[in-house]
Amino acid sequence: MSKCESCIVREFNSLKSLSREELMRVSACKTGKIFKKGQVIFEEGETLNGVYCVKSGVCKLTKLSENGKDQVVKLVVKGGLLGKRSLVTEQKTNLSAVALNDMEMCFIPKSEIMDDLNKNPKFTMDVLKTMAEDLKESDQSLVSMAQKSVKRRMAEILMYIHDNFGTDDDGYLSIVISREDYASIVGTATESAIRILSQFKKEGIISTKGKQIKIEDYVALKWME
Amino acid sequence: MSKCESCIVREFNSLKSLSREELMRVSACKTGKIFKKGQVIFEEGETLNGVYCVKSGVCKLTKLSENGKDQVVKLVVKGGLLGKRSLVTEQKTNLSAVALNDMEMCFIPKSEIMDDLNKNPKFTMDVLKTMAEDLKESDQSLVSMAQKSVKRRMAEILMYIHDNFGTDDDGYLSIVISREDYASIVGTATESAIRILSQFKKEGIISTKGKQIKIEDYVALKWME
DNA sequence: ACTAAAAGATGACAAATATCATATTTTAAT
DNA sequence: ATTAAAATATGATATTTGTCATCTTTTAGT
Repeated sequence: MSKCESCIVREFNSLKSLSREELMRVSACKTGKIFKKGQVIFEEGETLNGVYCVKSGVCKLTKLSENGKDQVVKLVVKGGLLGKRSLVTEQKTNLSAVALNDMEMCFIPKSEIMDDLNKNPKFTMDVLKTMAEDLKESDQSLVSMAQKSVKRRMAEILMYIHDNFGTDDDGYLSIVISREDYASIVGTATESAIRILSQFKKEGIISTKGKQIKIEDYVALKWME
Repeated sequence: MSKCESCIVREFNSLKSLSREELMRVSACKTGKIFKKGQVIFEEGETLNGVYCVKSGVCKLTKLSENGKDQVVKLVVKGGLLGKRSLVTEQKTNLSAVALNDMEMCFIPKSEIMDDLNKNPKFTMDVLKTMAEDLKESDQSLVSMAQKSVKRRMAEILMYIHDNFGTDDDGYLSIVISREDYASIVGTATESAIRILSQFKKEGIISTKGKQIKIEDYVALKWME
């Protein structure tokens, strides 16, 4: 297993603010974990005793609603840190994490990283900034949910995935998820999600190959009422 | 104007983590501000050059949606700190703040408090914890918006206000806001908000006196489908 | 106290979305 | 390669919510 000091993923998250010495200490105690597609990384209400650093793959953070449906709150890819909030507040996690495809992760025990959080102000500030950014995003999503149509939200998530996670060589969105997941992200019934994607396809705004989606007309998504 | 060191409000927010010396320094440079009901404290996109500490009154934090409607993201009362996120990220504010009734606030310039944020780990950790809590709440709201009916959300906001901000001696919710604001909180049309509150009234779940609302049957709200 | 303006209330109708049923296609396991 | 299970697709219909119009009540300013 590679060392944190030389791990490129770290550049994408708060761990970049740790000193060389701190990183070596973290590296020494971290453990590598592999999760298969569909596997649960942790579940709402669990006590986490560390954080996960995503090396490859994608996972969804979800929260169970009282109606029994899961709502996707955030998608996390390479560089993401899972369990930050629980680490900071020392509460049980309020979200579940499920792998959307095969994932490689590093697990860093709480005991080790907690010290850094308390003693390295640069690290703390960086975690704080990330959290502030998460909050901004969450508020933004809240407004979308409250004020925009399902169609508009679907257009936005397609653009979001396109802009943040990119496409493969053929132009297909590099994150491939089920219609059910799309429904769970935009907060609608699976049938409605399917219907809207079908409609986009008919209108030539997207095209599909199996579960893969390619955006054919980004501008149409952008200007969709 | 009273001094921060002896201000009771501070106990409710992160300022409690400042040392006596730091507090005195903050106290020396803070300015008192009064806002009248309806007055804008700051607007989305503004550069804030400090944070506001709420001494009395209530304000709403809102975000403008593309459809032209404001969405209330959070209600802030005594002890709340406005502008935390902007302080941390050094970005323009992503929310607007509007007084819902007459408010007394203290304004603390960024220059002064920024130092503490960088140098007092206890303070930084406290701000971080508050932010983590805000994030949890925001995610929670997101799920409500996405998965629950307008009626259910209305029931929840009534309970939320009851539980978090309390009632006056006659049992009326101590926060008094317009139906339009209720609509903007639950993310619906004003008419729908009015209709639902009327329905609650008919069913004896709430009673009203002018704009004041009293919860008559908390359990009914709790179990509302 | 009077009056204009704002807020609240309600009906009628339109639009968006959910639900249920069922058919088809794709995926994954043997 | 075959087949069962899962995912996708689509129609019919019900439910929820939004919009527009109009009326009544409350609030705030002179």
